[in-house]
Amino acid sequence: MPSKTTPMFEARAPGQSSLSTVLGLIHGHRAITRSEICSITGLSRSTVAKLVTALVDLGFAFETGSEQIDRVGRPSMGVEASKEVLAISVHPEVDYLEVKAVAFDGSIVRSEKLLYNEPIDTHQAVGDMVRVIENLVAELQASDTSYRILGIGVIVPGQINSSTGIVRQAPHLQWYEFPIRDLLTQRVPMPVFVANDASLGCKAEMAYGAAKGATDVVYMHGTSGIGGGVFMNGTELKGFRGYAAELGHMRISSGNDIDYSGIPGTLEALVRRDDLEVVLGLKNVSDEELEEALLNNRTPASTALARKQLEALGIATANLANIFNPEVFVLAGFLRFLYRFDQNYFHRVVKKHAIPAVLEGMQVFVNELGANSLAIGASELVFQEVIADPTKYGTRAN
Amino acid sequence: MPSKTTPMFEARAPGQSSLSTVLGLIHGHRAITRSEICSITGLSRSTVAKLVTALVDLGFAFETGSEQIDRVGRPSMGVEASKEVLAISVHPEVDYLEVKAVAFDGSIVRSEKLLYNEPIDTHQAVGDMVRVIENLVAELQASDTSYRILGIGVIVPGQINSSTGIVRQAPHLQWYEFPIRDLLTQRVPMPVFVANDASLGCKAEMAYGAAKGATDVVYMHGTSGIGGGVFMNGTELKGFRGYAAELGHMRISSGNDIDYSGIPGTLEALVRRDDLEVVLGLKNVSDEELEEALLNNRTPASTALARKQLEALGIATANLANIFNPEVFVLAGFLRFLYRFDQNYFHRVVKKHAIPAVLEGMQVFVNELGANSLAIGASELVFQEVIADPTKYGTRAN
DNA sequence: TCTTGTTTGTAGACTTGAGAAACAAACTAG
DNA sequence: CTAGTTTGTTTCTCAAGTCTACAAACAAGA
Repeated sequence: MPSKTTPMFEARAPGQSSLSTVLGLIHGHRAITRSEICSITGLSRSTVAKLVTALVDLGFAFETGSEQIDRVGRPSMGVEASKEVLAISVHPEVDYLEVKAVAFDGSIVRSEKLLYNEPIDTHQAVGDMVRVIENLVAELQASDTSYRILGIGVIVPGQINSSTGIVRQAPHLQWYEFPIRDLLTQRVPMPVFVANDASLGCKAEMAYGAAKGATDVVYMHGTSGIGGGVFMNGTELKGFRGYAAELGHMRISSGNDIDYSGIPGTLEALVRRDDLEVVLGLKNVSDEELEEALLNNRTPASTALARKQLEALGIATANLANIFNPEVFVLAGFLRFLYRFDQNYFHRVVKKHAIPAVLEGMQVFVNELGANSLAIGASELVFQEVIADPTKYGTRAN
Repeated sequence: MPSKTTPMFEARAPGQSSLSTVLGLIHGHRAITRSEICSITGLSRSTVAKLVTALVDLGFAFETGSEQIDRVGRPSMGVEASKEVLAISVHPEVDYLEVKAVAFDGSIVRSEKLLYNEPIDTHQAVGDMVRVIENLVAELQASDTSYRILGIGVIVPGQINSSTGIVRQAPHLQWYEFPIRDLLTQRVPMPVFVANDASLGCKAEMAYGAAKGATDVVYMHGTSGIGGGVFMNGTELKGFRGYAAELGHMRISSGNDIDYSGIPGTLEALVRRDDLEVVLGLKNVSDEELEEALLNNRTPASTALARKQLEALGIATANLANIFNPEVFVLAGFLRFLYRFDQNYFHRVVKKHAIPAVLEGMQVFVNELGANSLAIGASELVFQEVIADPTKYGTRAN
């Protein structure tokens, strides 16, 4: 047996510290009581007291008077996530750039949007991002509240290597091999994280939306293409290099239509938002308008197309159910109203193509969170890092 | 690309005690030195010393003299996994029942096989298992070595709910809703674990075989049907109810051929061992014979069929690559020689249907472990449990 | 052979995270 | 106003692991 040493181990303390656990709970619940922390974590009252005061000292939480009523016994003290600890979300799209400031308790503190008439190149994109971020930061620092901004989360509609922070390809933006993280880090004095839009949408729905409380979730997001996010056992499916969950490129038919990546017979080639617009006589309309038209102006042609797309979506869903056996399946973007067009038909298709056992207890939902979903997901990139090492990001280095 | 460190088995789950971590390392490496444990875990020499002596006291390991040569400095002491701590693997198949005793160091200590001429029902199956196990145990206890048998791992070619230990369906054995774990537990005084054969094969290949050191692995096993096992980030993909990784039922074509579960156009319906036997004029031959015939007696008909199957397999592989972005892809069972029939063709198909990024660095291997692969995987079910709580299963309750 | 430098094992003091017990505080229900 | 319940607080203790100093075992060179 070759007993070759494999050095360079991520040198972190063995095990998750309780400080992180408790901070994660406070962040997840936004507001929680000490006794709830005790019962959830199994820690003793004494330790919880120590940890909570430590987190308050670090500026991540504050204690509130007891709010509980109508219960026997001394009321437990409330702990709430700080509203002054912030993350900034940056969301570049084809026709706009949106930047938001998200607080540690999940609330949106500030929001700015820059509209574009024509596509912009990567160079201009970075410039705009920096400018808008700096504006926002200046605005926040000028306010009465003493905000602390801990990092930036960038939402990219495309393929990301999350460890290097390079956008491999974002076809709609025409970005290829674009090292967005490093370019931003050079010009903004904060840690920057980059992730795929669908992955962030999934994260947000799991934290505060349709998949709340679920640990095994498959999320599909339909915009121009179809993106996916998968969480299994509470952790994100990232794969070896971080490109996992490319669900839109799953081949489900022998057809020859190709998708954005030139692959034939895929889900993305069969379920297309553009086709829905065309059959309804629309062009470049918002999701709201498209939903309205699809659901309320049913024609034989639109019904036939929607059915065809629902069948493909159903087969894909069944495949993913067989593969992942998820607890919750979330449909977002235009898949949301494609599903609503004929839920029963969709479920019949799924049932036909999936093993009965994997459908037991599986629930299909549409996304619940609206416009702020991605921003919250992006803030989560930053906050999860903070939660993993609270002392590093706290006010008192101690 | 320099490979990252290989924590072998789940090196550090939250709340994982260092005792478990070190025991996992010893088990995974079979033999290791104290200083290697230090550098891998990041623990100090003093702690490692304490932990190792504790594990020796518990009977899981023994220390050997230093074997290292040609290196400056005091040689480090070796630690080896015990050869007396055993798990029993039980493998029922259509035409046989195989029971083996696997030691904590991965070696096979005993092996018994019962042949069947005709299929047996569940009742008889349990009876036979108990009988063979009891025989084996008696034999072991009669030997000079003082073996300690810690548990039983059952390998089932079908769908398992691993938490309840119920076989949902094993079509080839004709088992349906069969509570095998509870029935065995009632009659054998040891903890019993049940798992799917492909899952165990994957586990074994990751521990000692083709996927050694990899953390993100997709494994496909072709017997009568096609089973799958997936490990992501070092942990098994189980899904909500434990039915994940049913890879054979993935629909990849619009065809109408149905598979064992009645689902049309699936991988399992397109890639069939039976069809290969037929085209080669064989019937009920072993894998070795089929491999020999397929690779060496190539006819136009067999080539056409193999190509057709390879194309389906390639599409499925590409889908799974898009979904999981694995580091290693392992093909086992008859897929092993189907792949070898024309590797280049297979890779061309994969390349055509996968996103380029997910293929970067992805390696396709055939299984390396032979006959003992599943037994080792089954022993792992028991040993992982032991590793999770060493004091519970040690000789000295302390 | 002896010395030097390197790496590892060992023993004891120290640090830190967390639990246990005892008591005080704040509530409900009579 | 009392009894019972639940939570906060304080102090003591334990256990896991680190740190330091020193001894032991090796290679390489003088």
